[in-house]
Amino acid sequence: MPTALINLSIIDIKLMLAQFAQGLQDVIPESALDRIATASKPLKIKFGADPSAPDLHIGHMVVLKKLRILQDMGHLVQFLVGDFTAMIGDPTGKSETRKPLTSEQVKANAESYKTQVFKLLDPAKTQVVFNSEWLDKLTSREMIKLSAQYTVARMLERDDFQKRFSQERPISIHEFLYPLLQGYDSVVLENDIEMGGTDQKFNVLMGRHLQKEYGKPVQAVITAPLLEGVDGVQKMSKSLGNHIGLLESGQDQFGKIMSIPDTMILKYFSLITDASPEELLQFKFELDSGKNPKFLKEELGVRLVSFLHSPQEAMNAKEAFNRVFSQKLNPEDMPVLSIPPTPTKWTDFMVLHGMAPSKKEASRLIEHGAVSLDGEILRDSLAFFLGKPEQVLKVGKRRFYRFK
RNA sequence: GGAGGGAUUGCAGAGUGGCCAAAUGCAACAGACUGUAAAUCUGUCGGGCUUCGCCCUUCGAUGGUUCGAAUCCAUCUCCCUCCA
Repeated sequence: MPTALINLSIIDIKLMLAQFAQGLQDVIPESALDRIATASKPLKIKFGADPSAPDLHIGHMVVLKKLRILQDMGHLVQFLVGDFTAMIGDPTGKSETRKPLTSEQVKANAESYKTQVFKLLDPAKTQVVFNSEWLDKLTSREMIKLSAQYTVARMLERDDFQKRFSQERPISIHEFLYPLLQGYDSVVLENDIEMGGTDQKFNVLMGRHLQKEYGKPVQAVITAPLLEGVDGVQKMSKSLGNHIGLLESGQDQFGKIMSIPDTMILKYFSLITDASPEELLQFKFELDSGKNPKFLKEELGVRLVSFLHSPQEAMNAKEAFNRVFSQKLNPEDMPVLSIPPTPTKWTDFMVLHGMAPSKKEASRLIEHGAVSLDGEILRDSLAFFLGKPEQVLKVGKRRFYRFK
C-alpha cells in the first residue's frame, strides 16, 4: 500500500498521479501508473544523461519535474551519468569526433549536473551512478553475448538508422552498441522504470528487451514530449543555441522567454510550469480573444524564474525587462566603466571592453545608430571618445554601461 | 584491394581562370515598427586604414602554371560512396 512507502493519503496519491500523467507521451505498459501508486517499496527509476554537454536546460525540466513527483511519492531516482558511453565517441557525426573525457572532466561535469538537477530533484531520493562502473569491466565475451540479443533488422527500425540506411548514409557498427549499452545499464541497475524524452524511446525500450533476455524483471518505459527551443522550431538543445539554461540568470531566462514565438506559449506553460489543465484552457481562451501575448509570456517568465530562482528575482527580471524594452529606460544596474586616460577612438574603446569583436564590427554598430551616449546617438565611427562620468553608454538594445 | 565523389567565409550550399571577400538560405547582429528580446519590414554580416576609396588575409595543405587561380596541374592530408 502506498501509505507504507510514505505518509500520503489516497487523495494525495490520486492527485499526484494525475499530475504525473498529464502530458506524457508514452507509458509502456499502461499498468505502470498503477504500479507507481501501489508499490510497496520504492521503485528504481532511471534517468540517463550524457556528460559531454553538462549544461541542462529547461527542456530537461519536462522529465525532471515528472521525476520529482515520483520522488514525492516515495520512489528512488537513479541519475545515470553516461560517462562510458560518452567516451566511445561518435565518429560519424559530421561535426567533430567527440573527444574522450578525462575522469576529472567527468567528475566535474557530474558535480555540475548535481547542482542543476537538484534544483528540481530531491537529493535524498536521488542516487547518482556512472555507467563506466560496470561497462568498463564488460569483457568482449560479454559484449558478444549482449550483441546477440538483438537483430540488425530490428536495430534498423530506429528512425534515424532507418533514414540513414535508406539514404545510403553511413552507420558505424559502434552506433548499434549505444542502445545496447544503454539497455544493459537497466539490466545492471535492475530498474523498474526508465524515463526520457521521446527521442529516447527506442533506447529506453531496449532496456525492456534486454532485461527480459537476461531473465530480469522488465522495466516500464515512460517518455515525455520534447520541448522546442526559443526558436519554436527545433528541439531545445545547447548545440543549436536555442536553449534556456537552468543556471542562467533570472533576467536572461525571463528575456529569453519573452523571445519565444507566440505559438509556443501554451506548450511552454504545459510542459515547464505547474499550470493546471483549467489554467491552460483559460490562457488559450485569452489568447484567442485577442489578449496581448506579451502578458502571457510575462506570466510564463515569472513562473519559470520564480521556480528556478525566487519570486523576488522573477519580479525584478520582469521589471527590468519592462523598464528597458517597454519604457526604453536604462536598467537600474549596469556595469561601470572608467573613462580612458588617453584619447581613444570609440571603436577601440568598444573592442577593448568586448562590446564588439572587431573595430569593423564596432564601426558597423555605430553606423547603424546602435550606439548612444545618454540617449544621443553616435554617428561618427571615427570619432574620439568623449564620455563624461555618470553618462550612460548604450550598445544595441540591451547592453548598458555607466561611466565613473 | 579496385573504381569514383568530395573538402568553399558559423552552418547549409552556389561558384570551374579576371566582373569573387565569393550567389542564395539559415543563424547572428543592428535599425524601424510593436504596450514582446514574438511576427513583419530594412540593413549588416573576414580584418585593417588617412573609409563611400585603398590595403591585407581567406575557398583542406604544400608547391607549380599564368599578367591574373576558390577555379588549371602535381603531391599530400582527411572524408564519403560503390564494387570486392
